[in-house]
Amino acid sequence: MTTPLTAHPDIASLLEDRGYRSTAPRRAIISILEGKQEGFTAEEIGNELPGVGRATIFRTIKILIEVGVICRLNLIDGAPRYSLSRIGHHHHTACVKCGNVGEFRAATVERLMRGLGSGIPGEIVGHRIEIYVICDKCSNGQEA
Amino acid sequence: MTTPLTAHPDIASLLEDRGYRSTAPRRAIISILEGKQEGFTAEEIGNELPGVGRATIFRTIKILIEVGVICRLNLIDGAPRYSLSRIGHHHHTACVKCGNVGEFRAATVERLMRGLGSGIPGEIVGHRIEIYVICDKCSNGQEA
DNA sequence: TTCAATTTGAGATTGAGTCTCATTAATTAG
DNA sequence: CTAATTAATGAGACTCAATCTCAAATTGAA
Repeated sequence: MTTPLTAHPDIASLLEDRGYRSTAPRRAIISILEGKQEGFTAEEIGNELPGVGRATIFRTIKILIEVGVICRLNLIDGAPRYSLSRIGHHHHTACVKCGNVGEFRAATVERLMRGLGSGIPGEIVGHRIEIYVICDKCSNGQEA
Repeated sequence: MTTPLTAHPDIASLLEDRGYRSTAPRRAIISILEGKQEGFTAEEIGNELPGVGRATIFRTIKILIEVGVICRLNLIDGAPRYSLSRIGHHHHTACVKCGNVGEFRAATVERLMRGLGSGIPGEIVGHRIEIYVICDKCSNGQEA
């Protein structure tokens, strides 16, 4: 019994269960992801894996989103960022200065969402909540 | 006393108050916007104004977001869309099939957001909520 | 008018992401 | 263990949203 680094004890076998092959590029991407404490960009992953093609980075990211291992969010200016899902259903905080991303989960949010349906036309199939903050690092250190 | 088409009786003077000049391209863009009942893309505006350069469309959109006349949101796949702000602070619904955008406001949402602060590190400076739906048109008509 | 400051359009450039397609790697069958 | 089948890869062209540059045109103020 190994200590899981994320909510997903073994991302690779998660993919295999879905019929995806376990390949060297995918394993490399996954192991980089597991070290990420904050949000990251696709480019960042690419830079750390010069041997892996851009298309493969994006293809793998897409698969990982599909299986729920990571998710995509937007900074306040719309810039995309990805983040490891450590907990099941959650939402994100993003610092408006440095772009660092965090996760949070609040039962109240979900309760609210369920209650909201009546006021909204159509069938609700999902939601996305981003909370923009000035993180402690940025408000103390006054860094870029 | 004219009938305002939006929450902003006169978008042009709103811009002038901020020191922006009233130019023909800006007036043209604004008058197109005022007719939009649903979300729109920058390209769409550009197509309706062949004489206006792309850069000007985007520059104007940026200004209008800054003064709060329109806002930018993302469809479920991340595709950008703009939408006129008819009511003050609000959030968006977006159909996952056709991409049509709607607005809603819910006091409960704001109350919740204020209460959420304690569980979140850093100073909250904003939030964005998108609710993804299958709109009535799409669930009835089964259209593309 | 006249003139400085702002805005514009054309087009090059960037950034994120997708697509194509020939080559390569992983499975499966034998 | 090898051959055949199928999926995945990398290179690079391409798309789409958006920004930048810069010379030319507009605007508003004097």
